[in-house]
Amino acid sequence: MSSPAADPDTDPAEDPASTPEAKARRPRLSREVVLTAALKLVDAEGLEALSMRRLGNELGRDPMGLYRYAKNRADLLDGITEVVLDQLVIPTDGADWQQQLHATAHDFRDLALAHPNVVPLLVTRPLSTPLGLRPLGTLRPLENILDLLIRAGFTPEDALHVYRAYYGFLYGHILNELQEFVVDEQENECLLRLGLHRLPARSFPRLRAMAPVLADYDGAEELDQGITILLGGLAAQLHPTTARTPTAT
Amino acid sequence: MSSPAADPDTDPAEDPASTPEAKARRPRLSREVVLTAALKLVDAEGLEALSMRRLGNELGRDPMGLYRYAKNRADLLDGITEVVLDQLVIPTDGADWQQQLHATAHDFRDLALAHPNVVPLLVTRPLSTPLGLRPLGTLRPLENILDLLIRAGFTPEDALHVYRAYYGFLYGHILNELQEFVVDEQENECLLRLGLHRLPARSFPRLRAMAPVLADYDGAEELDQGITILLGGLAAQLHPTTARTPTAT
DNA sequence: ACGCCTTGCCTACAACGTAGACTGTACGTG
DNA sequence: CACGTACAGTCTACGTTGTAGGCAAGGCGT
Repeated sequence: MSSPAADPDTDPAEDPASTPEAKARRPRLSREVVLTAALKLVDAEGLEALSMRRLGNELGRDPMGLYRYAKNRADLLDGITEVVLDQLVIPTDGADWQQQLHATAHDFRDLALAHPNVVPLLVTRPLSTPLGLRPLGTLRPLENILDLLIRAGFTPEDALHVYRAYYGFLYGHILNELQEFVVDEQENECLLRLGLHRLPARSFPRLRAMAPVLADYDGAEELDQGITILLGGLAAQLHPTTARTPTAT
Repeated sequence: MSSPAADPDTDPAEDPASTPEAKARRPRLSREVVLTAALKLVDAEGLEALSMRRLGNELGRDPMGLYRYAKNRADLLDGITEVVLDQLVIPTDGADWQQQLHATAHDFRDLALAHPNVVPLLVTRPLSTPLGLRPLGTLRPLENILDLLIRAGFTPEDALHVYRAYYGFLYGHILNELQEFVVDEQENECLLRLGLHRLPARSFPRLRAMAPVLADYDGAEELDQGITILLGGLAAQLHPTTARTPTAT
């Protein structure tokens, strides 16, 4: 993590690049610098806070300058998703595929939890761009997982099926988990903490009764079980030629 | 290009409530009217097109008037998701739970395909509101599915697990399917249609080779298989007390 | 020396969300 | 009948947004 801008953190708002001192110190701009600054801002203050002007301010630059490195706001958003997804490494060696997919699922989850504000982008941006036109960084995971599966003995068609089920579940799980996230941590009265007290008891009995169970949610465990079931089922049904489901253990 | 005045209901844009004639014709406003108009607009032109001013224009009213029925733009978005989700009926009778979940999965999918532009809202809005404070219409599906599962013999804890896995997969599948949607239908050259020609062949061999398979995607089938595997696995693992997996009815 | 090209700053504009004050119509109450 | 109250709808205005276009300054090949 670089601290070149020496930000009096997130509050150089008072001093918008007017002093030449600040001007001298700031690093040369580049797409990467811009994008990571954007990511930092989104992580810290949410998607709403990310505007060209604000980001420019954060970098001590004129907002217009950013258009050299991202031709749009949309492009900027795409760039952010790319930066985040680049941090996801997917093994391409020939080890046990199920285990590898488990591992990357957890990696992905960690990534999502580390950047919860970016998750809406991850799931939303691809909806507005046809598959082939997406930023390459976004397609890397897809390519790598396909590769992994085909090496494991799946036909390309089956690999695609597995990928879809797997990635779909993964995305869905992340959304679910983030949705249930408890905002205010020290409120220990379950109903209150989740805001469930507001629900009419008559028409939401199940949900209200669920409060204590809802409160503790082991996301990793839940994700793991789901993936296990899914991959096991898929393997049994599609018979990859080489690798086998490790029957026990 | 259609003539702008083709449908006087949806295009009073030229004539912003100035003529008394138009004024007389327009129906009394209500939250529901506003929300369905908003939904219509989003369906037709996407989320970006939905602004207060634009919506007001569409309704032949002053934009400010809308704030009587939605106190925010955010509230308006929430309202839209509610309207859409209200169309999802979840059976609460005691029939076979797996079959019921299959059916509602397809209902949900149909709904999503009917309103693809709303899907980002469906997955995104809940992220910004703690569970208990969400619009009630949004929580109905959750409550109903829990009810269904508990009646089927699951303990509340297990019901929650099943719900999470099920709904997670469902959401994920929808996102996947919409992401792969092919924009331009009559282009029949696979690589071109998907835009894959742009990918560097060297670093994306799997994806490029996948073009013909990617092109035809039977979403319903894929969804069904996933759900089957998932529910089957969950049932085997959690043993609901009453209902059994029907080998045959 | 020149001219070019990249980089950055600035101004300007249309569109946005929304606060607040205002007008008109409907109606219960005297 | 007149009156006050309530509420639906309108208008104006402010601050903020994304971004087009023009202009200034520095590095570099010739």
